[in-house]
Amino acid sequence: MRNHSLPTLEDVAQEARVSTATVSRSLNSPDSVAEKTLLRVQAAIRLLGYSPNFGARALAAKRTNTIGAVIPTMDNAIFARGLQAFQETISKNGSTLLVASSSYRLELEEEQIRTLVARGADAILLIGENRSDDIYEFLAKRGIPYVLAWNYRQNSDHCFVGFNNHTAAKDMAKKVLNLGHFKIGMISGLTHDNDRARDRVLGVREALAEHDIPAENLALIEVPYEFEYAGDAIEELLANNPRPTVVICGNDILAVGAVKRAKSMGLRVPEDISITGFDDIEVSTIIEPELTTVHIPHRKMGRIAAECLLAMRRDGSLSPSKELKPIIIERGSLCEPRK
Amino acid sequence: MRNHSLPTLEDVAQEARVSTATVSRSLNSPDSVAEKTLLRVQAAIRLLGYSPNFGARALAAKRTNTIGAVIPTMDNAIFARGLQAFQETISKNGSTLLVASSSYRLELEEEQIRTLVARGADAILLIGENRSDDIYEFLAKRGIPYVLAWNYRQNSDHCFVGFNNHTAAKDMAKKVLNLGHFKIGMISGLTHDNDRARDRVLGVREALAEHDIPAENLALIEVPYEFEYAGDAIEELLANNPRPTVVICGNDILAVGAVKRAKSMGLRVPEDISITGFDDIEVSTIIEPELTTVHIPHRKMGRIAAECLLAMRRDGSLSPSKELKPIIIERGSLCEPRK
DNA sequence: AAAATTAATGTAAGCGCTTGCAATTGTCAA
DNA sequence: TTGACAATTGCAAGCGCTTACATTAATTTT
Repeated sequence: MRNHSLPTLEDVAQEARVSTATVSRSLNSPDSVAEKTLLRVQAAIRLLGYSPNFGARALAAKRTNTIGAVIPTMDNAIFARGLQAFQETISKNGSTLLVASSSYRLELEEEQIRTLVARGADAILLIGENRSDDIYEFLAKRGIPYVLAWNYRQNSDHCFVGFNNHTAAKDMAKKVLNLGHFKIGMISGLTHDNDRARDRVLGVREALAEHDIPAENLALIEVPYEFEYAGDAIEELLANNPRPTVVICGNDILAVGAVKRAKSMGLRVPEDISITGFDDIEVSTIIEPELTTVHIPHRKMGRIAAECLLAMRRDGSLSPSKELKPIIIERGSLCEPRK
Repeated sequence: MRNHSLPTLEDVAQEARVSTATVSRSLNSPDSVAEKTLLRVQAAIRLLGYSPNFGARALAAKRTNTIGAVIPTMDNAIFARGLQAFQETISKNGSTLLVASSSYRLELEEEQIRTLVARGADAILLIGENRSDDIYEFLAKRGIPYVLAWNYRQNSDHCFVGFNNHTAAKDMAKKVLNLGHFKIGMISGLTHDNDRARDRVLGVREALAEHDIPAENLALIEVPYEFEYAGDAIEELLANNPRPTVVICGNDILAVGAVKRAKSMGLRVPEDISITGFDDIEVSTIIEPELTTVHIPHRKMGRIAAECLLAMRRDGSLSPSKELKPIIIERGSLCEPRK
């Protein structure tokens, strides 16, 4: 079935009556080849249906034009959207995307990173900061530039392209508190191995502290990233006495699950219970009431991350971090607590 | 910054006091190497932090263990979910995934396919059947196995892993007609360049014909894959006289958009207007009422597609197509028409 | 018109790995 | 002990491309 005799550079050279070097140059730096030679070469390429051998190219040129990304999962709007933009950008730049997903598991992520590097990725996109130093050393030793997205930290040796989860969550919590809520529930994603989720919890805690609200007033439940779990969680929260008047959720999926369950329990959102989200993905406007949530510019983040990575690969230097500013979108799921 | 002197096979060989051939064999067929030699080699590898050069390997071995996928977009639950399962499966098999997205554009897809092949993908996942013969010829000539997913056709030379969009849509339409609807609206995704969308429309048409309902009773609008467009579309459909009693949507996103708009127009779903979806993605249970829709086992499809591709690459033969059976999930968005 | 530049091409040495084949070592029956 | 055979290992020829350097052709300068 296979035809193992694809045309090579040499065949093209022969057909065009030039040396292989000239063909190579016609491909990689056409400006350095005389017009008519170039035309002849291109004709030969077309005639033979030639396309360069990737391995040979990578071997000789020491670069693959391949950029890797390791994300927790593709099956999740927030990464999918950002990744799509990331891909569009690097594709426009003539590179291709190699993806792997870690299923939110640290050891799997490490393995995937090593695999991507072994596969020739010459730059890598990672989500968040939370991983062993070994990996950062490994990347440094191999001279592979990387960007940490979906998070942002000042004065770091890493290049972050993302937002400050801590302050974003804190801002949302402040808005909640200013409305008069003081008995708070929170449903967070699993914080183990997840710096973003962790920072969001910390942000909420800090807001409470600044408002002199005792830490016991915050009832926190962690659940996996699935809206059914959030349903169970809110049921549990609402069983508390006194019952919280608002539930701050670590992301929109959890918020949606919480809203659904609250409604099916016969509560009105937000009159009886306010619920807030985080991310501003599509579902937040599908649920009723629409979610008051923190808007994250995922596409923009993906695009910028790609640009940083491309720049770092090109210049061999560390690109400065880029901070994106989340903004709170007020829709209908948050209001003042009932008297 | 970069350290350009990574250890090579030769360094390892020297360290372990064996030939490069033996090191290579220790890596690729450890059984053919004596126990103690193997141990020595592995120690050397660890000591030096060696990891094989991808390009060299690909060049010498003529395979990359890389599988490509070209999907319309990653930013869409139906592909994201299937792709995630696809990735998990090939990853488990020691291959990595190279992805590209075509933004639903045929000419871009062609370019992406060629790029992936040039990048060394040794098998490819494609969505649907709708593309020029040139590409199929190109893949055949290069001996690259491929699977067409998200669609299924009998007696084809291609390996399909998917479902029959035509009959799935027809089944849904039959259910609608059996309920007594005879003035039908339909909102379809863009059918240009999209065989799945087209087949769904044809399925609905065929159901009408079999129920002896004149074709004029079907009002069809095509819109891009965004729920706002579906909102505008349903508004237009509802302005017809007589007004349809049901709107069949080509996918869940459109159905959600339609439901939202209908409700905001003051109509009750399904009492005043029934609306059906297709795909059964997460949003179909988030909207209220929950969607009556066609369930597609996306994860299963992704996994099976990966298995077929791996088998084809391994055996060098064409794998038989696999048909998945969609089932209609009845939830709350479809009921009998009002008298 | 010859010399000095500059532009275009060719030559050939790798890049790091795999693998067919040859050489070596070890094992076992006779 | 020896020869036959199997199990290991080494040798070395590529795999198809890039690129530093050398060479030749085309332009410009004086």
